[in-house]
Amino acid sequence: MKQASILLVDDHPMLRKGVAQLISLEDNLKVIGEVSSGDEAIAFAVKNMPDLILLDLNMKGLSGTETLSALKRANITSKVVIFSVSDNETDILQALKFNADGYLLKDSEPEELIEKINHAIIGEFVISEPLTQILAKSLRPQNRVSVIDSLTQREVENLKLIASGKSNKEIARKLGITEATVKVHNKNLFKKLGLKSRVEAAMWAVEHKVSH
Amino acid sequence: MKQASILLVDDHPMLRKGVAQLISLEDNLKVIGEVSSGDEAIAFAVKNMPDLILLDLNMKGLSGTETLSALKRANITSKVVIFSVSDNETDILQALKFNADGYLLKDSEPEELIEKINHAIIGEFVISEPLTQILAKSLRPQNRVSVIDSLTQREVENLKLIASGKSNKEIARKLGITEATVKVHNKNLFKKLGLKSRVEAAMWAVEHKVSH
DNA sequence: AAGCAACTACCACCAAAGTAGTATTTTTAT
DNA sequence: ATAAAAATACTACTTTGGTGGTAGTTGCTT
Repeated sequence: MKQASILLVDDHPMLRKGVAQLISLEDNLKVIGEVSSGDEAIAFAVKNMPDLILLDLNMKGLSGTETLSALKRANITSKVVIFSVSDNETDILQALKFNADGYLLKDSEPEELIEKINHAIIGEFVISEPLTQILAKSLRPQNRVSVIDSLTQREVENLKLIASGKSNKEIARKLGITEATVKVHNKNLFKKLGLKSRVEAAMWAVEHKVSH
Repeated sequence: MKQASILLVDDHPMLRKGVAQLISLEDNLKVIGEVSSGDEAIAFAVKNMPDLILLDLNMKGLSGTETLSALKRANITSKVVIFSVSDNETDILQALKFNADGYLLKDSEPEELIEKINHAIIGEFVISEPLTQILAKSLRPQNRVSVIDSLTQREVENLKLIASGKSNKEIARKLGITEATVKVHNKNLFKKLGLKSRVEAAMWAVEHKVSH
């Protein structure tokens, strides 16, 4: 029977042993390597091309994210699943940005871990249960408390239209006012938001998710 | 013992019955209402304020999303969990945008459903297992194959600087070339990307994640 | 060697954007 | 009822942006 090969990357030997032990109980999985740093991980991976790499985030030397990024840049087909204690939002988002194939928490139940590992090997993206909320949250519209409230309706309208690439003339036509008035609104909203140009305004709108 | 109250919103009576039956097996949950449209859902919710609303997406009349949006706009404390057959990405994203408290698939296992419902009631965001991948995917950087490859180095540089709000003069200074040359690059890149102005260029850069 | 793409530059022109100041009307808040 | 804020408009002016055409230089490809 074909076994899936796994590389463990973590600078805590005890933890590696624990995970290795757990995996050894499964006869379709096999730990073919254990390393304690990002550099070793990369070296091992290019040589042995494991099916899956379980990668700790917090390591001395190359950070987990850097390692992930390096692995993904190299021509490596191994799935790389982050295995971390951190449920920190930016860590997760970073990992995602670098195309991790999963993000599992170290305090997962053993059965869950094994199950998710199996899923990851067949190409599914896996993530620990408690993190789904964080993922979801980061997709949500920002809680707006901000300076946007200092803008008048018309100014917000103008801002949105600027961000949609409209010229002053087009905005004027759309709002049924003169171009002169549009300019007034622009000037005021630029001042309120501390912007120098409509391009900056457009970018501001994007950042603050103000758009049609 | 305190029971959590649930409102079912779905235009298929049979399905409602099935879910109601399932829920009735749990003694900490209680279905206090079943309705078949968004309007009824809103009316019921404001009057009886259930702890949880299970909301179908595909309904006649008010769509699920509209209902969700209306519920969230009203001063309603009920958790609203989408209960749908659709694993369509845009549906999920839309629901998220309107701050749904969860998104469950109708073909979930009964036990999973009950478990997730319980989690949702205590305020956790819940989502059916198979959808985590979709969530994750939508957070990832876009697969770039695109037109950006048709741009020259200089054009890309210009584009990035435009997107950072720089004027032509500033770009010229930064790149050590004349403003005239900057304009040439702009003109060419606008043409290649089919853009009318630097604002559109900035927005294009955002969409295609081309930035410094 | 000829050809091509990229980068540079300049000119001339016109359109668009932005600034300042003044002023009227409408809406909103006190 | 009165004051303040918002929306509208205009003039006049300066700066910035965008288009068209021409052209020289470099480096790579065939």
